Amino acid sequence: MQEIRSPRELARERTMAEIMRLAREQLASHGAAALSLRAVAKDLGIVSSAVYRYVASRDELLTLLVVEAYSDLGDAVDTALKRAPLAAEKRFVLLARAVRAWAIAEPARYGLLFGTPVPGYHAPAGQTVEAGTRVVVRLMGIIEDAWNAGDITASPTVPSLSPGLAADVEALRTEYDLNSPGWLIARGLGVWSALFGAVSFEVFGQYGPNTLSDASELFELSMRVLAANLGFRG
Amino acid sequence: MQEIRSPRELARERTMAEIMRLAREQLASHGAAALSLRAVAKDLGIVSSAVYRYVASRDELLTLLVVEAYSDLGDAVDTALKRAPLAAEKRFVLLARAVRAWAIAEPARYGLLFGTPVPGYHAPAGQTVEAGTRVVVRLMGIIEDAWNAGDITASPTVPSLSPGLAADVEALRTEYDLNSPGWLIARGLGVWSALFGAVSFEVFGQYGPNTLSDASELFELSMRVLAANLGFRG
DNA sequence: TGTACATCAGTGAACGCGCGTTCACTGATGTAC
DNA sequence: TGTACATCAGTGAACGCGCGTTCACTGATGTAC
Repeated sequence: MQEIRSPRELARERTMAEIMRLAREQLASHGAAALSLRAVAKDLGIVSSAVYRYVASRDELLTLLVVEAYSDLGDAVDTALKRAPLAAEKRFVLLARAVRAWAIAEPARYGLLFGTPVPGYHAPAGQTVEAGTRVVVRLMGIIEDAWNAGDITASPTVPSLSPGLAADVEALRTEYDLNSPGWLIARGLGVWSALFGAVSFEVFGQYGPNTLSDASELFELSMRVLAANLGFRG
Repeated sequence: MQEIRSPRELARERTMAEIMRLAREQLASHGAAALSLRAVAKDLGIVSSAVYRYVASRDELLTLLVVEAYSDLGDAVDTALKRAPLAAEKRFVLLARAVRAWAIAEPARYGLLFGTPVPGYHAPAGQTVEAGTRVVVRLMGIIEDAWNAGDITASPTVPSLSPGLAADVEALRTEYDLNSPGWLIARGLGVWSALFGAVSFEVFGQYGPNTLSDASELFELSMRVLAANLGFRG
């Protein structure tokens, strides 16, 4: 079943990879809103109309960048968890660190995924949802494993869910075949947004200038607090 | 000391207010990166060069929008806390709800403040920092009052701070004249970013389509969890 | 192996559009005597 | 109150620039016989 790729196909793949690389560079230097096919073509040393041999439109290129970024982030998280120890808290912290490290290394692509939506662009759900849910699926997996192993202490406070939220969470339990109780899944969603809030504040500079000399220390503390919110047993 | 404003001054103020209003509209419809002085001029029914009588450059207009947005958000929070009951947890939840409500009502302006930084634009610290810190100052005020009133239970877990973070927090204690212990201030910073993470996920659509039928219920739950992180006594 | 044809990457011109900013100007409004 | 002058909002042309997308084309590479 090994496809033999002709020289022409190989050249096409190389050019396509170059287009993506140059688009990522543009994203970093000028932002998603200013991503321009003409500029990509110029960087590639090609006439502007030629990029249409590779990409149908500017929006399609944006979608490719979104999917690629979600995939790279997902890969980074998967790699971090690959040889992870079994303790749930440790696994959660490894996941969180991987997200933060990727975001700091790739601020523009992180911003494309988790910042202000690009005006006038709507990611086609069919192509982006699967890649976009990899991190939260991993997070839920960690929670699920801990729950099934009996490593989660039910929190004494706030375990009850309002009816609408209970229904939403029930739908997630079915869709992802989860065994964890609703209150835990709901807390997982809250921890998910809190994790990305911490990363976004740091990457987008929201803490303000000169507030934190080493943001990683606050991040570590916050992640431990979030892990405690999930009731992970040491 | 009442300044008498001449008709000309009044007209100038009205025009300036119109420019801001139209700029806000453009922000909402096309995003910060696409904010254009020419388009503002056209909407105002004026020749493009005329806006330079009111605003020195596109960047200055962006700065005005940033400062105005921070101010409006700060006002919304202040209003919510004005007649607030004294219990710290309740005050925290009121603050959080005010942030969320403002963000949902003004997603474009929220994105300008808390989303991807506008490429090529750097807000001048002198003009934006004071307005930009109003919410966190309020949050710290709530924490401070609770601490001073003895309404905070020291958390049994994770109270120790790493050295760098301890120094950062000490600087904040001095600058804002805080009495609360370092671990509490650090947790306050974590709660701050978590709050905005929850709001950003909702406003930017990060929970994904069809995940939550009523995001406010998850928000309420998450805020109660965050309040518990601060050790507020019921 | 050689030839005829098909595929396809890249060209170059054009479409209609928008941008920030400068500059000399007009003409109405405001001010000082 | 009337006049001369200063202030200032708004004009219109221009600068040099960039954008996405279409279209007929050239010429090299690949394929079928």
